[in-house]
Amino acid sequence: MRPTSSAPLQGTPAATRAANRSEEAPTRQRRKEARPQELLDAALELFVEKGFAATRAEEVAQRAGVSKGTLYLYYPSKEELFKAVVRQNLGSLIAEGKEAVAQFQGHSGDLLAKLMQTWWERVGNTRAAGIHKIILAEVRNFPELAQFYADEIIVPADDLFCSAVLRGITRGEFRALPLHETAQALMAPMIFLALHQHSVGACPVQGCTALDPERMLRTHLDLVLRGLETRPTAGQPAETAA
Amino acid sequence: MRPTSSAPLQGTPAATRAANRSEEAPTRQRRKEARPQELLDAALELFVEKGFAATRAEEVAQRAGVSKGTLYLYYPSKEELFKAVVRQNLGSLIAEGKEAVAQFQGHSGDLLAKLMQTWWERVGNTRAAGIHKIILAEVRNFPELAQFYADEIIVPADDLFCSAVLRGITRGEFRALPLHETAQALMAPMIFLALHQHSVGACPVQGCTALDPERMLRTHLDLVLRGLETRPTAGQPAETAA
Amino acid sequence: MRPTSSAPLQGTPAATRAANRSEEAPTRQRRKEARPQELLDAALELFVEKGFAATRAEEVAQRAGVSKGTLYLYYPSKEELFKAVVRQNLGSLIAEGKEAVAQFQGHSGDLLAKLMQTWWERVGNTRAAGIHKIILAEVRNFPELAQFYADEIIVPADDLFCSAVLRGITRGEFRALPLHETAQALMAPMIFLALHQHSVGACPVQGCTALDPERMLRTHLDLVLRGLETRPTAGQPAETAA
Amino acid sequence: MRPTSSAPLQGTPAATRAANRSEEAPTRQRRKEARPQELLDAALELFVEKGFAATRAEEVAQRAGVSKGTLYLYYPSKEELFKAVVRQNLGSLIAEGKEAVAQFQGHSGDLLAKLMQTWWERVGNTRAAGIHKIILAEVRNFPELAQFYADEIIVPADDLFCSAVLRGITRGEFRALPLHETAQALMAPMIFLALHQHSVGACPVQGCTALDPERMLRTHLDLVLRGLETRPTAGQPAETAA
DNA sequence: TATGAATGAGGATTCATTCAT
DNA sequence: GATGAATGAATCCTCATTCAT
Repeated sequence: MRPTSSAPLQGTPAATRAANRSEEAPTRQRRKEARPQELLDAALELFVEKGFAATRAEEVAQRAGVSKGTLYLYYPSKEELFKAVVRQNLGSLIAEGKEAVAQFQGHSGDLLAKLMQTWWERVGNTRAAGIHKIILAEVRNFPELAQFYADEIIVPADDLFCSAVLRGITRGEFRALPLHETAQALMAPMIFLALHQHSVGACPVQGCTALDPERMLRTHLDLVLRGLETRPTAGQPAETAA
Repeated sequence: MRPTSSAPLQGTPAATRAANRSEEAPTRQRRKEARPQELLDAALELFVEKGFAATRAEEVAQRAGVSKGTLYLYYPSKEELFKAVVRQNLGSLIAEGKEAVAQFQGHSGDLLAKLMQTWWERVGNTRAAGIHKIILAEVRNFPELAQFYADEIIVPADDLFCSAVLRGITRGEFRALPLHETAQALMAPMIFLALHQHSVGACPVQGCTALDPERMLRTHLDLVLRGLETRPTAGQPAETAA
Repeated sequence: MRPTSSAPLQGTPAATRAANRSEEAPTRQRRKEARPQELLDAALELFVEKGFAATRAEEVAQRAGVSKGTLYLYYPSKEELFKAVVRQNLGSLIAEGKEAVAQFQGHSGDLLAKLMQTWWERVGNTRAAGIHKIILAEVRNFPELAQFYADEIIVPADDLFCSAVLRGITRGEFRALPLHETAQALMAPMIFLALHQHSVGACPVQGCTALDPERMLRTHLDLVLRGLETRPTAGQPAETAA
Repeated sequence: MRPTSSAPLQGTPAATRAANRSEEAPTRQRRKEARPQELLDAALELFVEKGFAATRAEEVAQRAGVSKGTLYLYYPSKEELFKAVVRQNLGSLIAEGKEAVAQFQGHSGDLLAKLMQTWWERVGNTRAAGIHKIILAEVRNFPELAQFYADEIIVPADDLFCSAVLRGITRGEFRALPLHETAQALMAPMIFLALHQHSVGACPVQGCTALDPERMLRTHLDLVLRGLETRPTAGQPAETAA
């Protein structure tokens, strides 16, 4: 089992038992064990495509190949389903990131670069990036999701990046910059790009030239990482990236 | 205060406001003229707050102080209402921007700075910024809106910024950079910030430190404008902002 | 003034006064006097085209070139407007028919033929025929109209035809047939044809061969009139047209 | 009584009816199978009574003893529901008629008489006859229904009758008459009668003597069938029924 | 467990009628 | 008289969720 698919998903005893078996389960059994994952996959796809409110529970079930009722067997409500999707796709990554920061040896610039690249590969360049779109658009209509997301994603992610920046500052590799603003500055353009690709960028509209993500990313990385540097030289000193 | 955006009214009999004016126009008449603006204001507020799909037509009417039916007297559908909101809040600004570019005398960096500051004052720092959120989140569910927005906003806005960048390059003030990507790079962080303020930033969540927009903007402007410069000096030369 | 346009139309003082004038009225005055007629014309057209319930009051007003409010100035409700339309288009004709029967000299077969031809020219072949469609379709939804129509049209029309048939029988020109059934048998095919022309016959549907009304009528007349004859000869006796 | 037309139920729990059956099929299942028929029955009743546009979907559901939502589970729109009603009540009959014509042995006059009597028993004298009223009155407002009805009813029905008439002519039993007009002449009075019974005839109006359908029909049949005959004898020959 | 039938609150839009000007 | 702005009841259809089987 991949670490990313770990998520215990409350209300899903199937997953739990799955751990105790290896191979021998009959097909039907295996299907049953795979259910939660299939549902999460279907849900991610649809949520990202249409948003949370506009996604019909039945459609999720259908795409996962089960009946409407079955969906509710695994997740007590659409909202809980969404939370599970978030946890699986973003939560696990943050955990990994924490690990990475803790064990990392080397220059903090490389650490940040690694974190950001990982994010891009595992989220930004993935359907999972669409979760940001959903949150952005719908938190205000679902206050409970707002708190959930703040607690489980925003705060931990911010912590993660701040800790990396702080590490750099502490080790004298980065200028002393405001942590939160810097973290934000690092991620904003990446997220924005991801966002774009899941909205207007995904629409078959005429007359809009598409963007080249890779190119933009390279530029951005180059820019901000350089901005972070403590430049002993420097004509116009610091303050840059805050 | 612009006269059109006045009335907060709510079921207020016409007579009430009529008294405040020296104008002798018949009350009914004045109301009629004010309606569209009142409706647009209410609609902007609600659309930004809840999104397009989640905003009920009746609620817009109510907030504008009229009945459901009246809304449909002025706008034939929720979709058209939304378009009107977009045109008023973004369309007009782009037109102004075109004018500004055409008449501008001076360094292109200042031109860009002016454009961006104007955008921030009139859109980014305004409810109107929420329109981006709506588009981002809902275009895929409303294909007609997608095309409308591409035609009336994205393309013109892109043109506008590209023309300013091109001006700088032509006049030797900017490095030769890819136009679209640069335009995007200029706006992305600003838009992202605006976006954020209308979503998670607007939620009463515990544990999230709010961002300081002004500070972020200053940094961003400083950063990108410097990145655009042709630095004849420069240890590490160009390529930076592309 | 044509006798058919006589209808006093309650609630229409304009018409009343109109009688007292000859020519001198200024344009505006004349318009005012023409209003009721213009409204009735517009109403007939639309009612016939779309039915009673599906016709919007505003559309009637528009087609008559006045505002919605004005319509209600002349007719207190859509229902009253409809009644006025019926009276003008069918009521007057029945009155004329009564007159015709009373004064007719000659064979009753010719009298019937004349009545039926007049009906066809003045109703069946006219938009007015559509009124039957409306009644047929909507009386059950508008009980008040049902009674109105029975009182002002059905009963008088039935009386009219029965009286003509009775005249024939009394004068020994027709066989002794049941009056009502005969009257019905006389009119049914004509009305059905008229009906058809205002519904499926008016639809731009592919694959339906249109009917030739004149031809059908001729046949029908020939048929039923012969059936009414007292045939002193006769192999297979009477009973035919009852 | 056909089992399908049974249930008048109204919110009746499944258990009630289940008790009456010896069948052991699970209650839910049986209900599911019965639903479409119950809905069609309710729909036919209401459509005939009030017309298509004036019938509320919810009312149909109610009369079938289910909720609004359930109706839409079986028929995706009111229009489709109507089509289903038409197909069941008229479409099937036409198919049967085709069969009858194909297999019939004997005089074509008898064939026609049989067709018409069947129509009267299964449609004309039934609620189903009201469908004609609906079509007559509302096709112009529902163009899609117009085409549907032309394709699935008018054309096939016309074909059916024309083929019977043609059979008679070919076999020398009927005079050579124009097919379409003859078919029309055959059916028109019957349909008109049926129409009448579903409109004015169904209204509790005072002063209107009701018609005796059976009597009218007998007369009509006698009339037209005789009119079709090739009478080698005949004083005034043909032309009669065209 | 799994199913899918059933529910009913919810929301966009229409239109007869009123009434201030 | 005339106008047309305003109203709000009415109706179609959707979809999250429940629950009998």
